[in-house]
Amino acid sequence: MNRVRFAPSPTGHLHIGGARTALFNYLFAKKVGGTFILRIEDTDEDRSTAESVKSIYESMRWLDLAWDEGVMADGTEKGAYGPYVQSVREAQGIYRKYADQLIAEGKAYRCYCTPEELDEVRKKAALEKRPLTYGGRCRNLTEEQKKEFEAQGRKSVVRFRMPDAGYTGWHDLIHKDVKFENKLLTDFVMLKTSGYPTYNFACVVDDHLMEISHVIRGDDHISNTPLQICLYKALGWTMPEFAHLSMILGPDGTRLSKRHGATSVGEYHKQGYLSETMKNYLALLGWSNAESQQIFKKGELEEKFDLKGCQKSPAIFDPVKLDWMNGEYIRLLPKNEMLDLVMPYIKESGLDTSASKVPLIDIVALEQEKCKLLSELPGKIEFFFKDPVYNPEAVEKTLKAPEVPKILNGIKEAYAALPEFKEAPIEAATRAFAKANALKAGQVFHPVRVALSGRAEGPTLFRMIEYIGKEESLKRLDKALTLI
RNA sequence: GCCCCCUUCGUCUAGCGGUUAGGACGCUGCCCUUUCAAGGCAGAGAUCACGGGUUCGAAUCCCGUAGGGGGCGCCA
Repeated sequence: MNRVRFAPSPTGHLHIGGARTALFNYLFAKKVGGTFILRIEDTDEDRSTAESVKSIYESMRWLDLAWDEGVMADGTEKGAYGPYVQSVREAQGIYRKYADQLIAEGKAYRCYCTPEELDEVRKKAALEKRPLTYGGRCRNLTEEQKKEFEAQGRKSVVRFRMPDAGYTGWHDLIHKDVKFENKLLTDFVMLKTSGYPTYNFACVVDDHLMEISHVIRGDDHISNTPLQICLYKALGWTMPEFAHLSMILGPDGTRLSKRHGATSVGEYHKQGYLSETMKNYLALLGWSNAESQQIFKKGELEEKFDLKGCQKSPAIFDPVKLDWMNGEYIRLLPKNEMLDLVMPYIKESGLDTSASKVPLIDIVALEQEKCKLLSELPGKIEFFFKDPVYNPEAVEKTLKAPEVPKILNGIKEAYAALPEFKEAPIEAATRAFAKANALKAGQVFHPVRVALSGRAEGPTLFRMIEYIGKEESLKRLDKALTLI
């Protein structure tokens, strides 16, 4: 049975990198018919917050990355391997039990070093230009020594006793064979003085207990993997397969961070990206199929995803390509879905569309194909609902020509005389006017557009005029004449 | 400093010993067009990081070097 997990630590919003990891785990599970598990790794007592958990759930839901096991949005747990929150598991003594077992077997030991003392060890190691391996100062304490430390009021952590010689390696599903020399690895902390487990320990215990078959995570965890493998061996457990995903970097080639703009999934949502875009784009960051396919229809990624297509080298996040892709997805949207999705942005813009006689869905559809972001739409259609803001450049360029007053007056008369103010008759009347006055079509169209909308670019002209309406159009033509 | 990982157009990538090194974003030009987009077509853009091997033949295999990234916490 294939079981994978996404195990975020709730110390902030879901980031792009985390979302990509979650997505790849999800896609892998879908592809092989496995189980996708969400586990909350809140063993950082200082930084974990309930709001972060909530925010992560929200982002996962927005991205439609449904998990089969774990804590559900309503707070209940689903699955037979729970609890799925590490702080809850800690309270049940799960980690302590295995730590005690390893201590009893001599594979782990209590260490009484203070943070200050460890600092000295690190400084010394740096000074002597040798790797920091902690050195196992407390590895072989006698009972008397332990009692003395305890009498001094020292607190202890539990450290894992690393093998002194040999190598620890594995066959990574993405990186192939990776190995580390044991003597260079440190006796890492398993339990903190607080009794809480550290990441490396909790992760192994839970992955084993939850019967995780494939650990798919960022390659910033490669150096943790040998430590974890040693733990699997010490506990006599079979280890899962490992697949380490390459990192996502910012446009300048450094690790993606706030300096590069939006980094959390929630921010992209707010800016007007579709969740389908995010999934598709993120999937292509470090993964591809043999056809270099760019756009994937709903459900297609789930079918085509394969760890074999994963890239070893880091990928730079390209906001320009993201925008292109979002435009592609927006154009694919049915009119009604577009309206639903863009509604929150219209509301937020403060645009009052209630007085319009034309259904909003039709006006939105007029500019849908031109949006790269949902948030751009309100600005594109606002002149339908309120007085146009005349763009000075457009006014200068197209309304200042000598023949314009004559044109706008003539068009006004022509429109006033129209019995039916619809796209086709408006176009006919406009073209007839141009012809009658020996003007090129464009010579008339452009000033009319600017006069009615205030700008040089916009929707298809005669439909636009129809939607503005007869009365309002005549009013705006008058207004425009005063600007010349 | 030590350890590990990585290296094909500006960017995301295909490639798995013999290709005119393919696609996508972006860029340039043309077409379409009332505008802006979209779309169509064409084009520029990669001596496959560099240096050695192996081989009849290397982007593809091996070894070095350089550059980039990650890790070296009682953070995950």
